[in-house]
Amino acid sequence: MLKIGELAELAGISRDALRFYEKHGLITPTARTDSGYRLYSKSDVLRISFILSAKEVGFTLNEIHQLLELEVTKDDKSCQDVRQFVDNKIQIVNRRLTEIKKIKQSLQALSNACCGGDEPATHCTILGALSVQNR
Amino acid sequence: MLKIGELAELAGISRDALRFYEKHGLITPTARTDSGYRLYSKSDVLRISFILSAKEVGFTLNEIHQLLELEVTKDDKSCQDVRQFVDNKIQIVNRRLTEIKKIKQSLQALSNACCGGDEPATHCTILGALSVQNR
DNA sequence: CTTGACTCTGGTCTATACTCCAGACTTTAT
DNA sequence: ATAAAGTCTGGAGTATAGACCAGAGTCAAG
Repeated sequence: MLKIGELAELAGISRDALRFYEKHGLITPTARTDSGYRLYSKSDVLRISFILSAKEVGFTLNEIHQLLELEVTKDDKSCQDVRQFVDNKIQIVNRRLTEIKKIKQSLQALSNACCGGDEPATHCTILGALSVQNR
Repeated sequence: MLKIGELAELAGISRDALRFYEKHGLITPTARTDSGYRLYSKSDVLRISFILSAKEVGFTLNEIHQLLELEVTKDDKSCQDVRQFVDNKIQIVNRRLTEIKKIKQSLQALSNACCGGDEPATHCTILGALSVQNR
C-alpha cells in the first residue's frame, strides 16, 4: 500500500491533485491508517492511471467520473444505457483521433519543410503547412 | 466576407468565443464595416478551423497562439527555434495519440463485451475492460 | 527524544476559457 | 417607417482543475 506522496510521485501528479480527485468522487483510497493517512492499493494505481489517460485524451473529470461509475448489471436497461453512453464517447474519441492526426501532419510538415530546404516561405507557418495539406 | 454571426454558425461556436479569441490575439477579422462590424475572410475561416482542431487536440489557446505566430524567416536562428518548439509539440501529440488509442480500445471492449454476451461481469466496467487489455 | 519530512482538514487563490448581461447603434424584413 | 434581429464595447459571472497555505498531528532517523 502506498501513502499519498508515494502514489503522487509514481503517477507524476501532486498530492493535492489526488485529494482533489477524491473530493470529486473519482477515487477513494482503499484504506486509511489509524492516524488517518490515506493508503492506496494496486487497483487504486490502475484507477489513477486510467484517470490520467482519460484526461490526456481530453475528457473532463466529470466525464471520467461517469465512465468510472459505469457498471453493467446484466439487465437490458443498464446495458442499453451504458452502450449509448459509451458509443457516444467513442464517437468523440474518433473525432479527436482524426483531428490529432491532422495536426500531427501539419506540425511534421512544418518541422520538415523549413530548415535548410529551398521550399517557399509559404510553407513556413503552421497555416502554410496546413493549407499545403488541404490541397 | 462573413459577419460574426455567420462565421460563428459556420464554425459551430459562439460569437462571444470569436470575440474572445480576438481579444487574446488568435485572430483579427480581415476588415470592419464603416459601422464597425467585423468582417471575416476565407483565410480567417481557415484560421478558425485550425484553432478548433488544435483545441480538440488539447492545446491551450496560449499554445495555439504560439503556433500561429510561428514564422520561419529563413535564417538559422528562427529555424532552430521553430524546429525545437514544433518538435516538442509533436512529442506531446504522439503521447496523446497513444493514450487516445488505449482509451478507444477500452471503450470498444466495454461496448462489445457486455450486451447479450455471457462474458463475466468483471468485463463490464471500464476498469474491467482496461485490465483485460493489460493482460 | 527531538528534528525534519510527511500527512491531515479546511479554506482561499489562480488560470483558463468562455458565457451572459447592459446599453447603444446598425441592418434587414415587412 | 418601424420592429426585429444582429452587432458593438465593457464588464461581471461561471465552471473546471487544480495550487497554495495554515495550523495541527504523525512518523522515521540519528
